[in-house]
Amino acid sequence: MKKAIIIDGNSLLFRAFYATFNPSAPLMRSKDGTPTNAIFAFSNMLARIISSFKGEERLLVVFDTGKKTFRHKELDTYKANRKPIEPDLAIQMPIAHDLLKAMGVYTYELEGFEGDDIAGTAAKLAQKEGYDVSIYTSDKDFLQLIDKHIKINLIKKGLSDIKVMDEDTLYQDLGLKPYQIPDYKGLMGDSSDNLKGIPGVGQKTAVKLLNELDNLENIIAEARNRTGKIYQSIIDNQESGKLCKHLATIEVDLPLPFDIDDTTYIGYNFNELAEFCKKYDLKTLMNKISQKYAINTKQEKKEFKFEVVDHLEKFNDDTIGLSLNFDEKDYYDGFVDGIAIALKDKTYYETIENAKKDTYLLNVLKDKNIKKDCYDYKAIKVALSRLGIELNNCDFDVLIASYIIDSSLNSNIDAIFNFFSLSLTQVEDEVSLFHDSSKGIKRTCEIANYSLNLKNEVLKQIKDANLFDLFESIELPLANVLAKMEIEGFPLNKEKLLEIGKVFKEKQTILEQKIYECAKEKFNISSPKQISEVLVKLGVFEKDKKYSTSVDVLKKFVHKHEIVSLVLEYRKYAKLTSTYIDGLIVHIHEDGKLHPHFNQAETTTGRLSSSNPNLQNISVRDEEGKLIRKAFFYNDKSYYILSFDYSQVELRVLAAICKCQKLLEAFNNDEDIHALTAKHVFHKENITSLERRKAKAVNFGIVYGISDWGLAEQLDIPASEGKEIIRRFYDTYPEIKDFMQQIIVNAEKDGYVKTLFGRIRYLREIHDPNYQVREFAKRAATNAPIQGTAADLIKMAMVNIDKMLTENNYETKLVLQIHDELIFKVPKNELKTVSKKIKALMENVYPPLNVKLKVDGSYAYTWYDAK
DNA sequence: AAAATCACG
DNA sequence: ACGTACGTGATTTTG
Repeated sequence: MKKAIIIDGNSLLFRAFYATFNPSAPLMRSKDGTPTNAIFAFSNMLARIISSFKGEERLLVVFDTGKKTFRHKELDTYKANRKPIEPDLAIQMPIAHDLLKAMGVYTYELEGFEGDDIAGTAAKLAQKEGYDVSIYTSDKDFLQLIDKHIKINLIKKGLSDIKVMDEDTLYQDLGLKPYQIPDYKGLMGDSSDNLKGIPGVGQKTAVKLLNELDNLENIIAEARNRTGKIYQSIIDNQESGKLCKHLATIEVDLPLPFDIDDTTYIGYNFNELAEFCKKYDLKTLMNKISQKYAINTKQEKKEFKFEVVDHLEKFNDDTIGLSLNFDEKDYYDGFVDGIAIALKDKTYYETIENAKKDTYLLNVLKDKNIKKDCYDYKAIKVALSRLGIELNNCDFDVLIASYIIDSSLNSNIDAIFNFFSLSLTQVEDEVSLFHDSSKGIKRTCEIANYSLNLKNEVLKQIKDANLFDLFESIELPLANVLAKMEIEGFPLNKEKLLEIGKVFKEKQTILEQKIYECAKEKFNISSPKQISEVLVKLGVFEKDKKYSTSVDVLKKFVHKHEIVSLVLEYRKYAKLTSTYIDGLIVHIHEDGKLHPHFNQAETTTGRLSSSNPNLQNISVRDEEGKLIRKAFFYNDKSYYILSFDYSQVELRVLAAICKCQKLLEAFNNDEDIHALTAKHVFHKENITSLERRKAKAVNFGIVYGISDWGLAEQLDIPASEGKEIIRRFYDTYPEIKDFMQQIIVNAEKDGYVKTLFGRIRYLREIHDPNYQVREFAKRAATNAPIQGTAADLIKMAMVNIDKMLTENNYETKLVLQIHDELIFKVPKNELKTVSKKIKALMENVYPPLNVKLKVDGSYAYTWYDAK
């Protein structure tokens, strides 16, 4: 089917600007100081869209003129509360028009109308002419345009976070049909357009009314026959409602001076676009946009210089850039094609076979006096280790540097080099990386060369942001520690695991049969949709109501029918077998071990994550699930599994950061912290176990940015009681309340928050016009310094412990990190001495910290028993 | 590819 | 009136 793409230019530029707007860092600018961040992000998005074209696509970008529209004439306060456009964005609007011209994209704007109206008219016209229409926007008003062949690509936070909306997804999300969107807005109003709507009607009520009565006019007519506050408000404010609906309605029959065929995308003028890129210092755009759409190409491409050699000649550089031609996702046991070494003036590439024989190169890699600059040192070290090649002394890692600068970046190699204004040669897919080796080799050489040459500039950026200590003393040494952990691995006994799994599978099968009997039919129990249908049939769920079938919800229905608890039990065993038996077994290597990845540049807060497999979420809370841990042990009984965990680090960190006297005192005296909170919140000396449980929930919840409703939900108590408990909590620990308020003020002012060690988390959504998004950012703002500081602390401990173990030539090895817990492989003869030292290093990881850190430890042959 | 679910801290 | 606890990864179903 013929395709037409329509882009809401204003909306996308707006998003592009804020997605790349970093309040603490200087805005991206061209040499002459013109801001270009929105252009950069906008052009990336366009390049992506154009690169996906197969030919003959129609492409239209619509704009608002910025002048008054017919809507202003009908309501003079229309959009009157909009903040004036950011000057740095306003400057970029005309530049965007130049960009589109250079890219050969058809644009249209019309005085008196908004981009919405042009897009709406063009979309309906295109559909009539037999096109499949995709509209890109972040404006939810557009949802009314959805039709059989019109889809809305809603752009969310980042520009790459797109949700495709059609009739079905709209109904799932809002419970409405497309034509009801204006009615919906008429009822609810829209604060961003300064439309009042009908006071008293919110989303829930609006959807309910529309489901019953279809449209605003019917609702107004019916309101006269009904009593109640809402209906009175509808009658009183019907004119406002009708006006809002009218204003929210997108015009779909403007006269357009062009045909859809006129918008066919033919291509861009290479020289014109190249000139544009040069003028605005957009280095990467030319590489991102598919060359097949270049017209009049007279490109003078600077070839990247590198040489394939069979051995390395002697050199005197004290630093080299380094990169491997391998599958970076499967670096533990994937194929390695070759290695690139970047020197000051030239980059060399050797096949891995040659490298293995190149004793000079091998010594260079091993040499602790030669610094290595690279992208993802850990992956390179692990991959080389498997080939028997030793690597030492990482001095700069582009991946980690980018993560330190902004932990919200996606850890995708192309995206990260783009972030530093460099683009890598693209290989079509992973297979061709090796088949089409010339491109793969070139790309690998680029990575080595760029890593070496980026160092000074990026380190300056890191120092300017006061992040150098964190980078140099924590993250870089940690990469080496993590590499060693991944190389070492963690044992998992296949036979034992299968033996445990057999029991789970038997129970699962029995439950499956029982459930079918209960339901009197066979169905897929793993399908939430089908479960829901069955529960409706059995009268557990009310018809026509939407339910989640998650544990929290199902738990509330166990008394209604025996099937509910059977389903819950089935789910438990299904999870255990799929994720922890079958899921783990495929990751066991020939050495009888798992070699999980410890991702160092993944989380926004500074924590690590684990994958392939994830060993940070092995069951422990459920007694049967915990049995899985019996399969983790060393066959050689001269080794123990030794585990140390920080007790309540996050609460201690919170107490330390906000200098909360009562809490600090309690922690320093080893008091029961939940009981203490309970005593204060419930105002009594002798508390019940229920009261302690409630206090524990608040203690936890507070770290997450608690709400009365959230606490109530968690504890299954009325919201009013949750509210009261929180009030009492803040009365008890007033410093915590002050801290929470202050951190949000900081986040609003700076656009970021910091941990005790300066790690930054940006919260760009803190000014988002959407209430939910904004509130979420506030909770994240209070949580990040706490979770992040705890992460910093354990990372420091890991580095110190590794140093102690290495310097003393202990055989003990760090093998796992689970956020507040470290797990070691320890030979019996070292157990006593090493345990003592590890515990001390963990507890005294950062002596200036004004709270006592408590560490508990235990050891056993199996992981199950070491707890 | 996204949503739903559930395992962990 | 709004909507609702932070941070992850793996598996399964579904559009």
